Amino acid sequence: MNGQLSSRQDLSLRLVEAALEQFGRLGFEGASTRDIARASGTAMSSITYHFGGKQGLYLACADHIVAVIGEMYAPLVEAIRTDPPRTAETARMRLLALLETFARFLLTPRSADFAQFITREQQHPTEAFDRLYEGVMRPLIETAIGPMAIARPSLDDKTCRALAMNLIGMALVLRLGRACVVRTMQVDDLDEDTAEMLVAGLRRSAETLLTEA
Amino acid sequence: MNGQLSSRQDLSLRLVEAALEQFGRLGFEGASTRDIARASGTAMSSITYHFGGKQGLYLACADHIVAVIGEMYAPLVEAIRTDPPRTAETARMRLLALLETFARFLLTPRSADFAQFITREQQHPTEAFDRLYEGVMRPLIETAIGPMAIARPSLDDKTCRALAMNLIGMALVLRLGRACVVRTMQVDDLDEDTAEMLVAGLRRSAETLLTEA
DNA sequence: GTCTATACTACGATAGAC
DNA sequence: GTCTATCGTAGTATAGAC
Repeated sequence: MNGQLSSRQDLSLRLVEAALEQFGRLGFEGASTRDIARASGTAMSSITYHFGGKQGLYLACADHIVAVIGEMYAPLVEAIRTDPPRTAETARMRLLALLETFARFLLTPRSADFAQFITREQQHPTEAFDRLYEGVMRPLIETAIGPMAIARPSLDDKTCRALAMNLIGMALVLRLGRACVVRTMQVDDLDEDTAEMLVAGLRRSAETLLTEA
Repeated sequence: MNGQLSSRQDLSLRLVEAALEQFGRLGFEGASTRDIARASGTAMSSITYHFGGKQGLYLACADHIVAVIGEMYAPLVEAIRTDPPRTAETARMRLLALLETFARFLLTPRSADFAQFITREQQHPTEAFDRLYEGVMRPLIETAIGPMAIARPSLDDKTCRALAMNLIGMALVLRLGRACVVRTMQVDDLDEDTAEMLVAGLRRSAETLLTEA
């Protein structure tokens, strides 16, 4: 930000990460700039200086999500773009890789703040949603639609898109319905074994749906 | 509540419905009891009188969700309990009916407040989540597990439960990823035709997953 | 660039009139 | 049972020191 290397993170980044946690958990109105500043070890007025105010910080959170998720998917998306799959089998493999990456991320604690932030925007989209959608969702989904049409050649475009939503939903529930998943799987928390079983189940279901009858 | 018939809704009910909207959109901390009272056409102190305070009103919202969803599912659950399916074909039909009811509800505007309220509780469960889970989620899921084991006899119990989460996720995304679904389907909003196509796609996917290879 | 101090608004809770 | 009035607290924004 200021071009100076620092042993600790930039204040801007610390503010954004603390903000994401608070905005995710409490919502825009519920989050307090005082608390966000305190969690970042700085004064509240730093938010005004760096982001112009609470709203600017909120939008910066959206941009942060775009950057982090974009980076996570860069290699997989790049692989599909430079070497588009030609057979149903390879298309399916690429798509399963995308979905599994998504599911594993959703099982990590880091995704909690992201998911809450994004879900709120999904119900009541603001400018932040446009940044999220154009920044990561659309690029990812449109990248996936091509291979899906190859894996399921009998489906028309709209049906393909509906199927994509099915697949995304199967992964999303791991995060958005987390407490319910934990209780339904009859465990105390999502330990390694349970997570692996859920990912394996998801993969099996997705594979079935991505294979022509 | 007071045993008196009234042409307009009880004040308690009006307060709960207004609260659900505000808690859903803004979260517990973000919602304002003043605004909730104003939206209900009453004074803020009515909340203290009827529910003891903001926290009591919040819990009353959870109970309201349990009551509404429970009523919606009563006939389907009752049918499964009194006449448990014996063949894979009938079990699948019963499950598809449950899922389609769920999906159609998630496509209605009413589900927006419910979904936001519940999703927040899923990430950071409080006493309200226990009421939601024990009140509707567990009864519904456990009712569905039986027929699922009949539709997919080769699956063990844990795999069955994981599959149930897959199916629920496919429906959930229609609400929780709504803005993304709209844009991905390349429409301006979720009109009747698009909704029908999404439900049909969901049904097809669910049917595939509930049929043994 | 980061701090402290402060102005102004809105919050939840409660007391007391009716 | 519902209202108005008020108290103490906490919110964002902003001005100005350093």
